Amino acid sequence: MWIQVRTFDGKTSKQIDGLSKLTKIEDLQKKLVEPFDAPIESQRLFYRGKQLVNGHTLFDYDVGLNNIIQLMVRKNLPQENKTSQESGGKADSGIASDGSDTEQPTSSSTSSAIKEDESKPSTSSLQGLYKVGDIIDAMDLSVGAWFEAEIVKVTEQEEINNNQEKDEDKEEKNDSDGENKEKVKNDILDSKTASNHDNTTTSNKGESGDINHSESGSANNKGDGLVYHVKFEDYDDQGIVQLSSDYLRPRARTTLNFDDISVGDVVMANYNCDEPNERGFWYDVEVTQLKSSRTVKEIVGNIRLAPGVEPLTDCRIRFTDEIFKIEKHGEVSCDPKDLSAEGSPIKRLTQPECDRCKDKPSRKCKYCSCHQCGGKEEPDKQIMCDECDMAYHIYCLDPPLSEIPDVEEWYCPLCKNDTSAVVHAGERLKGSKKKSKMASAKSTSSRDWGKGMACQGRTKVCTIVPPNHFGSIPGIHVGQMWKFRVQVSEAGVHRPQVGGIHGRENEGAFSIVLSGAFLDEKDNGDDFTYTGSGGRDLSGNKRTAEQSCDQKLTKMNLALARNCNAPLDRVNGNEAQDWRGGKPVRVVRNCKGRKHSKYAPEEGNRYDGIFKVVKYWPERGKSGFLVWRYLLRRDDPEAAPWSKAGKERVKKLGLTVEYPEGYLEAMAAKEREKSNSESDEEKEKKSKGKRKLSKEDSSGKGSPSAKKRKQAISSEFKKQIKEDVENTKIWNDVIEAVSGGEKLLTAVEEAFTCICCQEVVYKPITTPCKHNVCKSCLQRSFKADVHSCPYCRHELGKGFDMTVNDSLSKILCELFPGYEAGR
DNA sequence: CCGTGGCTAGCT
DNA sequence: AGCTAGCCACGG
Repeated sequence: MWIQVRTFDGKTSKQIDGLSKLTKIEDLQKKLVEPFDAPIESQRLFYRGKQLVNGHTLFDYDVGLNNIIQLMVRKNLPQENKTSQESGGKADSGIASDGSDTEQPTSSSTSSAIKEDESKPSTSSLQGLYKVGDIIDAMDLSVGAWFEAEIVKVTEQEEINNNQEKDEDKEEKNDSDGENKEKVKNDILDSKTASNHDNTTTSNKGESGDINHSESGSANNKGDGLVYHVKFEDYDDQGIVQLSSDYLRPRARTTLNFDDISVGDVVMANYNCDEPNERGFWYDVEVTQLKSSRTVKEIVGNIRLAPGVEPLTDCRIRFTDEIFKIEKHGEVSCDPKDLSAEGSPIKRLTQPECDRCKDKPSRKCKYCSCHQCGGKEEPDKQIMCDECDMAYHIYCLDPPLSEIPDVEEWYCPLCKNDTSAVVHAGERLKGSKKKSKMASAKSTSSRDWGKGMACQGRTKVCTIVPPNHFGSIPGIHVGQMWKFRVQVSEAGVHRPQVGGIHGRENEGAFSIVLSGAFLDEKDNGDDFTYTGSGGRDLSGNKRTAEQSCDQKLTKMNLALARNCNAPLDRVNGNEAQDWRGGKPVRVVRNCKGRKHSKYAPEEGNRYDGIFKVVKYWPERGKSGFLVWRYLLRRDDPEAAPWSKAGKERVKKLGLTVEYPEGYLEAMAAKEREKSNSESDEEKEKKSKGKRKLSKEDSSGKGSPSAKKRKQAISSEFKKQIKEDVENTKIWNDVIEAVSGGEKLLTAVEEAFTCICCQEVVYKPITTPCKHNVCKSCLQRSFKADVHSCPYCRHELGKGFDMTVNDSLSKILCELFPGYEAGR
């Protein structure tokens, strides 16, 4: 298996090969040291809002093929000015420090001045930049974002033993069994805030704050030298975080007009690192670009993240009318009294706590409110499950409770039964019920798995047609090929990853795969016999077995029989008079059938088009047991891949076996690995053998390591293109792209994507300015009284003649059969 | 090389 | 939730 690892700033992304599902996090980290130049201690890995913790496997975190793991590399914080003299000297000599004043609320001169004052013993009341009760903004060091907070205490030194930590110590000592579990939980909560993935658990700020504090202890010792104990607003938790004045500043109160912002300014804006289109946290942003038109205002900038983390560059700020000025200490008041005189301080909007209901009070939500009724009323009568964190009205429970029970831990009905899933120290992350039932969890076998494609699971789902769709799939060509069954499933051609027939008992069969399992089947290309499934005893965790009983006309066998255009006969089968009238079946041939059929593809799986069931009947198979047989016959307008016309078409469209994304790279890496680990002698032997092999490769037959061959455009197709006189230039670009190695279909899709609907232009109108738009899209524009080209705003005029470009339309319909479906 | 068994995702 | 279906790679 391979995955992608991306740095937090999105700048570097690397494919990591040679993983299995059982690869441990620590082993993954080892593989990251070199490519990211990041020692293990500096790595923090996140996936789906969870921090990946040593001891667990990729499978535990549901990391799948080609998924993206985020890597945060913690750099050492830059060395601080060691003495106040040094910083004072700098200020005196008038040399500006690197950091501009706007980003650091404390200018170095003030801070040194205060330090000097302080050096005289003055313990009674600490004189710092802020005082207890001040309303400020404070940074959560794990995220680098600013949150509304209040100062509750000021001390000279960090207080190591605050109550919370004491409590935790106790817990850990008393409950050694729960220790690890708790640790994992804490880590995850921490990462949730840190990676900004989590939308709901903001209430755990206290805990994460503690961790921040311990992680960045050194960062706390600068600023004005005092330690501020800060309570974040909006957090139910009583967690107090200790911060230096560097991470505090007066509460933001001035919203900036777009016109008052210029490039180079540092302002505070809302941004969501994971979902840039969603609301997120409040960060400092260095504005790098401003775009303004009548309709759009765009701000692009570099987001400053946690200390020591590289900023995120070129981020588009979505909420451009909520830009705040960064207030400097001393220029404005932090006193709550003054602030209330100014009018209540502006409350900034952050991400809604609940992503499902967006915190709308009127909306019922079973995820942030009562999991039973969804109601938000009477929060004081809601009790939270200590396992799943879902809330329940005490009166919604069965049986209802009259009051909140006075117990240490409470589990909801859904979690309570499931004691088997409770995590014990050092065990799996979360005993998901499904996983606990899987063989790997129970059996003692230590079999590694997940390196290959057998058990990967899909990475995409076909949504252009429903799963019970009969007939061809828009955009899928006869002759299209995939290396693995899982890809055939992703394409929507044959959805089960395993299993020969896809269908429903009452509806019929949608697709089948011929994989040559039955030797007594006949394959003549345009028609073939097919055998039903079942009749095997698969007990004892077997995958396949000799036939040991009769097949029945149920399930998939029944489904396929229903495709036949004849009344159902469950005993004798039946034959269609008008066979073409039956329901269409998509047929895929697998290369395994090659032993017995010359129509099977050489490699992988090939879509051969639509077939119909001519007849079906029960028969004694080779095994002596009853099997159901089906006769299928081809009924597809597109030429069969083995016919002359079909072969030409395959060539023209450049159809070759498709591999999963990253597969070829992973295979190449594997090869390299192999040859590296071999001794020189062996290497030489192998390379001799390989040289031979590679000759075969270059002669063409789709070996995975073979390079993509350049595709020639057939003269017939060139002729067709020529007819589309209005788009000569675009077609020339396409030809160039194809000769540069791009696939024809991809190139055409790119060149003829409608700017309005972002799909291949349907019923294309070619404008005088030589742009192509869907007729319906252009009509919509005209309806809205906009009579210009959607691309370039060239005025077309109200009476513009919308004649479809037939030559182009014809070509596109041929290249993308069925693409008009649903338009 | 080939028997065996890890899995996923479909339907029921 | 359980059953079904091979896929395809692990490992002897």
